[in-house]
Amino acid sequence: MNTPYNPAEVERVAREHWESSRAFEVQEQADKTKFYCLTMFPYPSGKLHMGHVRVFTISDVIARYQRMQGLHVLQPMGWDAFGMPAENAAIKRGVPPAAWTYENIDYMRGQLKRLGYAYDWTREVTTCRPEYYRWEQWLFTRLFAKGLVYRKNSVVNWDPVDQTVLANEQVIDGRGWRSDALVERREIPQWFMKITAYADELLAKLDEMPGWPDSVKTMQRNWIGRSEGVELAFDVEGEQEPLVVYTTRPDTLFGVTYMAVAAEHPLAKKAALDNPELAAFIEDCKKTDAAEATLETMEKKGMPLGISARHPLTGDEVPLWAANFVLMSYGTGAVMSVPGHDERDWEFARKHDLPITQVIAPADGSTIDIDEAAYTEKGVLVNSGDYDGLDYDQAFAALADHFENTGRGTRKVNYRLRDWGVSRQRYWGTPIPIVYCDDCDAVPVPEDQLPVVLPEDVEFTGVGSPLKEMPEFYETTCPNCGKAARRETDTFDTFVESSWYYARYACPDNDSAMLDERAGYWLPVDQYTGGVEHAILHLLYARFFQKLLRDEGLSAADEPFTNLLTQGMVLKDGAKMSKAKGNTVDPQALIDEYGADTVRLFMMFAAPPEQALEWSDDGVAGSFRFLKRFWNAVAEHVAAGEAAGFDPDGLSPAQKDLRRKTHQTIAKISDDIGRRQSFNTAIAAVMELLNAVTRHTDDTPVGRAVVREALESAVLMLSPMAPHICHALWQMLGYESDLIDQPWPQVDDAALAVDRIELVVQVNGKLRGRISVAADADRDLVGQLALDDPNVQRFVEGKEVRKTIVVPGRLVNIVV
RNA sequence: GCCGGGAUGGCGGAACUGGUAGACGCGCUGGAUUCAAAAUCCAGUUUCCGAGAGGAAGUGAGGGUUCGAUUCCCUCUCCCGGCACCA
Repeated sequence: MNTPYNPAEVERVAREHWESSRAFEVQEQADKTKFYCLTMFPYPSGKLHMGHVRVFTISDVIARYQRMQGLHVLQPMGWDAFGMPAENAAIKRGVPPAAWTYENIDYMRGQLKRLGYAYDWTREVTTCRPEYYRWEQWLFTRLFAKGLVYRKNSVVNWDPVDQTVLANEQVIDGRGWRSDALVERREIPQWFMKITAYADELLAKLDEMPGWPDSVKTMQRNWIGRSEGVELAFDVEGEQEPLVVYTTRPDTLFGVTYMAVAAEHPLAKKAALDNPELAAFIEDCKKTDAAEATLETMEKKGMPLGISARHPLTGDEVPLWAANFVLMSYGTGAVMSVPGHDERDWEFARKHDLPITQVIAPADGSTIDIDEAAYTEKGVLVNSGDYDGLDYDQAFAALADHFENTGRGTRKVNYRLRDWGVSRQRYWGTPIPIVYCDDCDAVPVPEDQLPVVLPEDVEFTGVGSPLKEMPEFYETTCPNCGKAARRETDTFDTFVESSWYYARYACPDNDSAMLDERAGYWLPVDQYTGGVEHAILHLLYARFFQKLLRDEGLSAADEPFTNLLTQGMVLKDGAKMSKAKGNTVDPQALIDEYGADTVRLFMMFAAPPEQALEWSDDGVAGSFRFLKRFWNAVAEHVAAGEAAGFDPDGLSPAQKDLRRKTHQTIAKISDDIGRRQSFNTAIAAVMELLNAVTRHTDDTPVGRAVVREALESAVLMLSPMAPHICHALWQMLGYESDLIDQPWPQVDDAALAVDRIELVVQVNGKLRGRISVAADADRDLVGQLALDDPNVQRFVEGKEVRKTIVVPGRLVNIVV
C-alpha cells in the first residue's frame, strides 16, 4: 500500500525544509536579473481573511514561477500597522492600540508561514515602528523646505455631540455612528502635500505604463482630470473684487443666465447678514458630510443672494445664487451657469424659474428644443453676437483672446486632482513633525531630533486624540528660537506609510538613511498585486511618492510598479465577505481541515484573479480530491518500479498522444501563467493532463516512461500553486534536488506535430458536420471534402453555393 | 450623480486575435465496489422536440455590422468597486 496523502505532515516537512535552508532570503546580486514581486501589505486586523489568502497566493504563484524561470526573486512582507481599527479596539476592549496591533501581527505572521508563502522574512517592515516612520517624518521636513507641503483650512466631518472629527466611514446617513447626531462640515487648518505639482507627470507617465490594466489607467486619468479652459472675471455690484469663475465651455458664455456660489462663499456670507432666510439656508448647507458622493446625489438646493454680477460681454445683469452643490474648496467656489447647455444647470433653472437660452446649435443643422433638455454637445454658436457661426474651437480661441487682451480673463489648465490633505485628528498614526511657535509659526522638527515618537502607553477614551491630553508629548521648545512651543498633535493619513513601504523593503535595517543603494538594485517593483479598490488613491499616492523619492535623489526610478495586477474580491452568497454581513469563512479552519495547498489551489482555480471569486465549500473539497488523485497517481507510478527511457520517434500512437498532451499542456500553462496570469485555466490544464494519464493504461516500460514525463511536468507546473505537495512528490519521484530551483519544463515542438486535423463544417454559419483532413491539405481540397459530407449535402442540395470560407486549422463555412 | 468593471448551464467558470458556446471543477443522476455507509472508480448531465440519426432555441434586454458575434458598435436594465478621513 502507498502512503496516503497527509497534508499536515507533507506541509510541515516542506515548511521546515524551506526555513532551515533559508530558501527565500535574498541579497543583491548584480550579475543576476532581479524580479521584485510584491503584494499590497495587510492591515493587521486580527486574523487573515479570504481576501488576504487570495492576493498573497496570486503573488506567491508569480514569485515561484519567476524563480523557476531563473530570476532572482524578492518577495517581502510587512504590516500597514497604523489605522482606525486599532483605536476602535482600544475603545471597545480597553487594549492600547499598540499592544493590540503587535499581537495581531504575531498571529497573522504565523498564519502566513503556515500558508507556505515564499517571503524573505528578514526584510519585514512594520509601519508603526519609529525606525520606519522616522523616515517619512524626515521626508516631510525635506518637502517642507522645498515648499511641497503647506497648511490651509480644509473641511472635515464634525460630530457636534462627541466633539470629534469623523471619518467618512463613521458617518451613516449623515449622522455620527456613535452619537447619531447630524454631522456638520467644519473647516480646520490641515497639512497638504502638493501632489498637483506632479499632476502633469502623473498623467503623462500613464501612457508609458503598458504593464498596468487600461481600466486603472483610465480611472487615474479621469481622477487627475486635466482640462483646458478659461478663467474669467465677472464684476459684482457693490464689490471691489470681481467674481472669478473657471469654465471649459467659454463658447457657451452668452448663455449664462445666473451664477452659483458656495454657501461658505464670502459673497453669500455677506448677503446673509441682512437676510435671515439666506443665513438659515447657509447654516442648513453645512449640515451634510464632506463626501463627494453625498454632495452629488443630494437634492440640489439654492437661494438668491439678491445681488447681481455683470455679464462681461453683454453687460446684462446676472443674478447670483448660493447653491449647496458648489463647494468652497473646489476651484474658486463659484460657477457660471449655462442652463441651456449643462444638465445640472438646466434642472436648477427649471426648479427656480430662471431663464434658459440657447446659444449652441447642433453642427449638423438639426433642431433641438432647449425647453425639453439641455443640449450639452459641442456645436455652432447662435445668439452670441459677433461670435455667431463659430464652432467650439474657433469660439474658444476668439473668446480666450478677447479676455486675455482686455485683461478680464486668461487661458488656464485645470486639474480635478486636489492637493493631498495628510492631517488626521487621530492618535494611532505617525506624528506630524511640526512645532508651533508664537514667533516662528510652524517649524519642522530638525533631523537630529527625529523621530517624533508616538507614545504607545496611553489612556484611550474615544473622544478626540489622547495626544491632545498629553502635555508631556505636546509641550516642547521651538527648534528655531528655543521659546516654549507646542507640538502638532495631528498624525499622518495612513496612506502616507503605504506610499513608500515598497522601497523600504530594499533596506529595512538602514538607520542612517531612508533608502540606500540596495533600493537601486530592487526598484522598481516588477509585479505588484492588490485589490482593485486601491486603483486610484493608494496607487496614485505611491506613484507621487516615487517621484518625491526620485527628486530627493533616493531612487532613480520614475514609477514604482512596472506591472500591476488588481485582484477581485472574495464573495459568499454574492456579497463581499465581511463581519457585518456575517458571511465570513475563516481560512484557518480550512487550512486545518485540508491543508494550505488545497486552500491555495482552490483560490487560484475558482476564478480568474481579476474577477470576483464566489466562495464554495464544495469547491474546496473538490480541490482536495484532485490533490489526493495527483498524489496517488504519482505514488502508483513510482511503486510500479523504474521507467525506461524512450525514443520519441518510436512511440505507439497512444504514447504519442499522451506525449503530445504533455507538451501541449506545458505550452498552455507557460502562457497561462507567464503571459496571461490566467491561473484558473492553468490548473484546469494540469487536471486535464492528469485525466489523460489516468486513461493511459499502457504498462510497458516505454509507456510508463511517457507517463513519467507527464507526471514530472505536472509536479513542476503545479508547484507554484501547491508547493508543499509538489515538494514531496518531487522527492517521491526520486529527486534529491530542491523543487523550488528546478527550471520550468520546456516544450518539445516535435512532440506537438500532428498528421491529421479535424475541421468543422458550417452551412450559413450553422454547424453541419466535421471532416478529418491531412494537416497540410490545401483550401480547394478542404472545401471539396466539406461539400462531400453527407449531412452538409442535405443543407446544400438544390441551392447555389455563393461562397466558401476556409479558416485554416479551424473551419469551413459554405454560404448558400 | 460621476468614473471604472461585470452579467454565459442547477453552481464557479472556459471559449486568448470575430471562427465548434459550455473546457476544467462542483452539484446532480445512473452504475461498479461494500453486509451497509463513507471514500474511491466508471458513465451521463444547456433547454426543448425526436426511439435514433438529427433538428430548433440559447451567452442580462433590445437593435446594428458581418458569411459568421459571448467577442465589435448603439440604446437600456441590474449588480460590484471607487469618489479624496475605511484600508
